[in-house]
Amino acid sequence: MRQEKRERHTKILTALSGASSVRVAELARQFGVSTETIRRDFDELTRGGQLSRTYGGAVRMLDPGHHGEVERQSLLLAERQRIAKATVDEVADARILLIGCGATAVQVARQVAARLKDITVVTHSFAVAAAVGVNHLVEVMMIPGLYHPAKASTTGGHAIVFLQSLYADYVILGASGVTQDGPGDTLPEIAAVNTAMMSRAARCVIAADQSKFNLSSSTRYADWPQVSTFVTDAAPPAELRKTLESNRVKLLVA
Amino acid sequence: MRQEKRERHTKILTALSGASSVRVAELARQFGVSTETIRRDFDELTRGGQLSRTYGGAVRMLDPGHHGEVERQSLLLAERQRIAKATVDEVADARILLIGCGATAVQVARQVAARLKDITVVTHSFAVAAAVGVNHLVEVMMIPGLYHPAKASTTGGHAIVFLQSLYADYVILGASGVTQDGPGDTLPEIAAVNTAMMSRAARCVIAADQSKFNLSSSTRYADWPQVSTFVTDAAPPAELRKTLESNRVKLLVA
DNA sequence: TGAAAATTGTGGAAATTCCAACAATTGCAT
DNA sequence: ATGCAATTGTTGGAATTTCCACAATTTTCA
Repeated sequence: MRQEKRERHTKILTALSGASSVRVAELARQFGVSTETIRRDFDELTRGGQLSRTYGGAVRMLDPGHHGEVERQSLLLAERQRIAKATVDEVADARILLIGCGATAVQVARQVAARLKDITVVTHSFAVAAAVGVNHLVEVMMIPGLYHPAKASTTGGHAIVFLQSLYADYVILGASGVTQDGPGDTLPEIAAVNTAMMSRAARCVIAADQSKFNLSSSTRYADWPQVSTFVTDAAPPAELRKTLESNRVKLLVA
Repeated sequence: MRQEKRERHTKILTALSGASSVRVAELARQFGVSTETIRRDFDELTRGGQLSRTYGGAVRMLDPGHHGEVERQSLLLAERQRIAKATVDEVADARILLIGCGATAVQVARQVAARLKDITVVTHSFAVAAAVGVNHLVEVMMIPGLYHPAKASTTGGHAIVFLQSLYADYVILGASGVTQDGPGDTLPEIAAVNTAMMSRAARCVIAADQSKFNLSSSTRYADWPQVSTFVTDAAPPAELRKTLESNRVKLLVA
């Protein structure tokens, strides 16, 4: 009965898709074969790259393709990562950190998770919370509010009221547009939360790539005097740079 | 040095994101602690839903929405959908609706998005918020709190305090176990939020499939007298049914 | 500061797994 | 039918893990 082996193999794989791990003894009992047989099955499937052994059992092989997360975040990813690294350098001494929403903020969150510890991150972005959450040495506090589907973050009165009652060392915000008037967001609801965040942090770091320079179709959520640091990936236009200087905003080009 | 434990925990999780499995002895050697300590770490992380044990080691917990779980969920998907439909029928007149977390709750959320309007949904689950959020006629309110990676939902004191200040017509909760004592959840943090939710709603609907019957390895978050309706997909065992009756819990078998 | 609680280490017995060599069985081709 | 190759079972000892109770240490808090 050569067929029985194949059958066992598929049964093993099936069992493995229902549970995160299986045990030699368990399967031997279940299939009515000896543990050695199961062991040999495992060896074979391991050679075939379908599973990987553990002491006493086996687990599903992790897809070599899905290994690192699929970064389909377009060409700007490298720039955003550079910006994020520089941003986190800037706030490395924080104990309480406010982070806004947006693609850049998520990159910052990844950096925070990878490099910081003993810190509390407060955010209204689902993506940021999830990104920081992988590090269990970092406490992630979610801000309440109305769910905003387009941004997957919370907004509105509850969010703002909640923010009134806390303090942070830094706030890190992205922007959908950066002009001489200040950073802004296309969505007024988000802008309002950003403003509230800024009022609760000792220092404010704005992170935005060069594509945001002089995009004004947005609601300004802060004035430059309130901003401590502006992190970007290319030298800003002359007028903008001048404005930053005159408002004593620290400029970081990553 | 209490910090060292948390540090170990994250290191374990980190190691687990790089490899499909880790071993007790290996980590003990690597961290310079005894195997018993690692074992205890595993126990704790298991309780927290972060990993699952194997003989001699541990593997990453299949988080909801991931590969293996998807397959197992698809087996129960039809049942969950039936349960969800019946549940939403039951609460169709709600204006403010509390929804908990878990796979069943997400199905309920989908039904709510598909069929209800002019209603406010309050939840602490990211997945539920996202599911309901597709319908722009439904307001989704997110509960604040500490982010719980395993469940992708918020927990802790902030969540509970927030709940104290609101009122809802119904609360819909899933359960990881349903016994004669009442519904329960494996994670104490989640159970605490569920309890808080129940105290704020006029009526309480518990939705759980038959696989949850008489699973007691969990923290009970409510007593039957507090429950208005129990929705499931098969007739419960006799004793459980009797308990429901004597507590005047409406039983719906979808 | 002192007591209670939490964390970690230790030691030994019991259970489990691993490994390798060998025997038994089965399928299949000649 | 015979023989070969593949598959599976068995066995025994070595290695590993688990479990439990208890001690040592550290942390917390009144």
